[in-house]
Amino acid sequence: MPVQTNAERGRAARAHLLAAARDLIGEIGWNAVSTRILAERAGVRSGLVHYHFESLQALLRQATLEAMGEMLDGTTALLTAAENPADGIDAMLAELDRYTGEDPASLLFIEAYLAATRDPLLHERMKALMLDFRGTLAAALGRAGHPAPADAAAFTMAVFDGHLLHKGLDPGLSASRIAPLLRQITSTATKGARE
Amino acid sequence: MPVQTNAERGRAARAHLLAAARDLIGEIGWNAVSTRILAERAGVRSGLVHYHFESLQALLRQATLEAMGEMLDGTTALLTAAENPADGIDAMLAELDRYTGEDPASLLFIEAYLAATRDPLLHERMKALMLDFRGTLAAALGRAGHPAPADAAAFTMAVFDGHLLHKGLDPGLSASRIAPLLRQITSTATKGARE
DNA sequence: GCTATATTTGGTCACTCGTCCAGGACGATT
DNA sequence: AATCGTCCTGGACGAGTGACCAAATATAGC
Repeated sequence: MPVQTNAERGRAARAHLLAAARDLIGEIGWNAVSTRILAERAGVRSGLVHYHFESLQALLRQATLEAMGEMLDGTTALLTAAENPADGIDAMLAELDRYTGEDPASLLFIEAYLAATRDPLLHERMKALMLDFRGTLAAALGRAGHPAPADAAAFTMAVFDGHLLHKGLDPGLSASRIAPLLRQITSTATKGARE
Repeated sequence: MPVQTNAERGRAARAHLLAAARDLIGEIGWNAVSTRILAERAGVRSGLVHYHFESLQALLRQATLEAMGEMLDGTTALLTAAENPADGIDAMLAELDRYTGEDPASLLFIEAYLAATRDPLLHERMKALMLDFRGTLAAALGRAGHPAPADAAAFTMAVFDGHLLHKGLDPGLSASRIAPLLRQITSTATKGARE
């Protein structure tokens, strides 16, 4: 009666490596994550990296895409739970304020944008995730009667990531300062028709 | 009658190293720039790096700060040359469209934001540059009668950098798509009093 | 029990890294 | 011509790198 089956141990090691990658990319930077540092953080031996993953880059890529996917899923949930897109975006902004722009989670996403410019496969997958969410946001804005939902969606996403980028330099920035301005963009036609 | 004096050669080598750093940081990433790659690109021997600079990091830091300073100076000129801040921001957006989000110049700035989170001195200097420009922008908006110039300035800068970040993923993005939306933010009170 | 299969270990490989430095080269000064 | 200060060269140092693999270990199926 083994405490862990063979396959369970394997899955656990794999998961530990992916979790360690998520943290380390933000902490020390994409290019500074080595097989040995990664393995130490994950509590496994460095040789395991290339047993479970094709390459170090493949591991980092997968960890990044999983983190982005989960984050966008959560954000999508916030959006669809709100009565109208402007309120949904307010909820997203409140969530955004939990990131400081210097924590590993924030930096992971910025590192990912850079890594994507040098890794075609990561680029493709990230673009798909991003366009998917942008489409969801644009659809919500369109249903609410926004005159240019696609542009407003792209604009909103740029504001989010740009805000995060600047918050790393100036921690005094707060989502509450940009919320009223962004609402001007996203609720343009809300005072008009709703169905 | 030497073609180059000793000091002239020194200044040239120094300048070549700084210029090579500017390009390489964007091309291959901050952490991937090594003394040897840098020297080869600059056309000098690798030993020279530590003759002219205290460390590789110090070289990268200085190259980055010079590039950012020059860029912000040019942008400030665009802003002050315009009749009102909203027009100035339109001119800045037109300039922004010359960057693809994948060229070395764009990526240098994004790399710089990340490097600043791990290099206190770079952080301090970049923050000063950024706050200085934000102050200039806010002052212009305030003079034009904007009700919340500081917030609008921070918002505008986030839009710029966020747009650049997203353009790397989706080259289809164009500054012309966000210009009308941003104008909504920056020209709020323009229809009202002007002095 | 014994054999197949999956996972893990510990180490090797050739290579690149930042930093440092002794000594050579060269124009300027005396 | 000799000296001085600046600029540059080429290599050395220990440390760290991604990838790889034979051997060891642990579970699963017979």
